[in-house]
Amino acid sequence: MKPGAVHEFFRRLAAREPQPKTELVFRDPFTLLVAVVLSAQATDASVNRATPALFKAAPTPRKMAALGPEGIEPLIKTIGLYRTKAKNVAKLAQALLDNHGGEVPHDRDALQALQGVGRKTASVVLNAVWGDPEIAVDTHVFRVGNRTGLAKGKTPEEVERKLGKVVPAEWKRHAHHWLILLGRYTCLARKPKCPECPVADLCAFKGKTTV
DNA sequence: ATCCCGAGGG
DNA sequence: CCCTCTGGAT
Repeated sequence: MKPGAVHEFFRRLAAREPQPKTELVFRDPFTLLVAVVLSAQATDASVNRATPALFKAAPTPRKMAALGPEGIEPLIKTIGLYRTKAKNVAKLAQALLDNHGGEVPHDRDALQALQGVGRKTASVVLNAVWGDPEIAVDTHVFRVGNRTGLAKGKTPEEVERKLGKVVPAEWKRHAHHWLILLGRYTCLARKPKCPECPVADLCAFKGKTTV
């Protein structure tokens, strides 16, 4: 996709929903990090429903670690994968205490060393907390990037690197979420709704059937 | 490649 | 009822 088209692509997404309602609202790095870990393979709605109770009981790494997996589980039962996630979050909180003075590290490798934190989660946190230029690549962003021609790549790392180069700096804060929304509601995996897509005319896909 | 695991939608 | 879902670890 040509630079001019890329700019227009994001200009339209920005115009459609400047501040996405479904973005996670947490400011505090710790609660944001935990919320992002919990959101893996779960809908926004379940995370939003479950987290208030969890963060009331354990707003800090110290209290979260003290709660332990057994204490955390019942608070996040309505999220899928709750057993794994409770275990991860407890371990993660303990690691923050042991290795990072109870603070969320501003460092990709340190983040990814935490239990339950992979590349995508680390990128979301780096971007949301510190405004780093990372643009997280999940399944939606991967598909949209490849289909549209915005950022083609065989691996999420490649797609992320290309997005980092191509997305105008002014929009990096929200680019991840805009692409997710586009993928979730319009650029569907099985049957993309090209006729109602705001960037169809800029897209390389043109109603093909793969990727 | 497979498991985790409930919620929500078709 | 059957399928998918804003990953990560093994």
